[in-house]
Amino acid sequence: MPAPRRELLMDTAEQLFYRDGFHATGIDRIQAESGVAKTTLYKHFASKDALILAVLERASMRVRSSLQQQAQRLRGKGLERILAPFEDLQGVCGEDDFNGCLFNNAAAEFMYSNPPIHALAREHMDWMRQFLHQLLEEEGFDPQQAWLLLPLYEGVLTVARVQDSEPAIKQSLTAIRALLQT
Amino acid sequence: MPAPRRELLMDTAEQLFYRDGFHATGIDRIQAESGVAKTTLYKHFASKDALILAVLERASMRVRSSLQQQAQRLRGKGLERILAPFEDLQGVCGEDDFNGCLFNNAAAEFMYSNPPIHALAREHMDWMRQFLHQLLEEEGFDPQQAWLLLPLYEGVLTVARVQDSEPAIKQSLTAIRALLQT
DNA sequence: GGATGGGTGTACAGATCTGTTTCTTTTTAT
DNA sequence: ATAAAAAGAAACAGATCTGTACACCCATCC
Repeated sequence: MPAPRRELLMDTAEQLFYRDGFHATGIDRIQAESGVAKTTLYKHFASKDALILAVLERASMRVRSSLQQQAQRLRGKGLERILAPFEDLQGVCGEDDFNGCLFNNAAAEFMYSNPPIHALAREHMDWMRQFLHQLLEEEGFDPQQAWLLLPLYEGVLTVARVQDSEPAIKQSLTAIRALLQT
Repeated sequence: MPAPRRELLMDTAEQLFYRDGFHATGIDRIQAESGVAKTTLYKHFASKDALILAVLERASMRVRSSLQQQAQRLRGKGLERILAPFEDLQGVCGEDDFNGCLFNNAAAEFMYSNPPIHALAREHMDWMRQFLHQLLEEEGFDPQQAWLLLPLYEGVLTVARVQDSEPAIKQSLTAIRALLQT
């Protein structure tokens, strides 16, 4: 099996886009870091924008299937099933090169300058909210609470960039417990 | 009173940095939009980094004094005093060129590439958390809830970039009410 | 045993970005 | 009124960025 150039490019690009940002990461850097020739990059992706879109789309699908798998495992477990994504935040925030939520970072950088990219970020968040909505519904909680859980989830990722994530996660977990069990 | 060039530059820069991002906003654009000559810009600010720092510092002070003034007005009003900053989010999220939280955007773009800017964003968040901590304490609530309120506040700003802010704010307000009144 | 397709390497075009230089003009203070 | 300070205009240096052109390598397949 030959080295899958396309995947390697997307891996490198995703890491750099996430860590350093989209505008700050040049094509040359992705080329140098991945070791793939620039010609090859432009044979696989029509432009930097196309690469960004491909990276975000793949990342979104990865997150979705991971969350869905976990939700599958915890089906019927009530509160535990709702809390699971928040418990995972501990690990996410502790990762090397952690830099918040990739989709929020993309939304911020391309809010008004690149509608397709911004739309992709919005779609990811939409999916997240609907996912939480369904989870809450299936476990017998008020599904409208998805409108609280989503900001809280994103807020923890956001605050953990500049502060200790541990107390934020801890307070969020106990708050969710208190709110849903009434 | 002559047009204060320095303030005009910072006004223009802040608007562009906020709307389009820091890396995406060039000096030339700030120059053109403000009408101030580039020579003058570099007479007031040693570099783009220095301009960014000045803009963030000024914005942080503006936010702080605004929140403190409001807190002063609502002294002793209990829950209402805690909720006030969250109620203001309605207006903030509806503004033209709204793009989340300026300090989080800065933290994301400069997380690993520019420690001074990242530190300034961290200091702003630190202040916010301590401010909420003090508010909670003064009104007789558990001050540790600041570790919940801060992510929630930032999360609403973050989610409102790609979704309707109204239900997020509404759910947050009722959640805070429910959590603190126990 | 060539043709084909994917990959490499390098140089380059053209745009843009930060920051500087030089010179002129306007404003302000004494 | 005149000196000094502030601002303006425009060109430019040097770096970097996206994207392309061109020549070459090398495996696989027919």
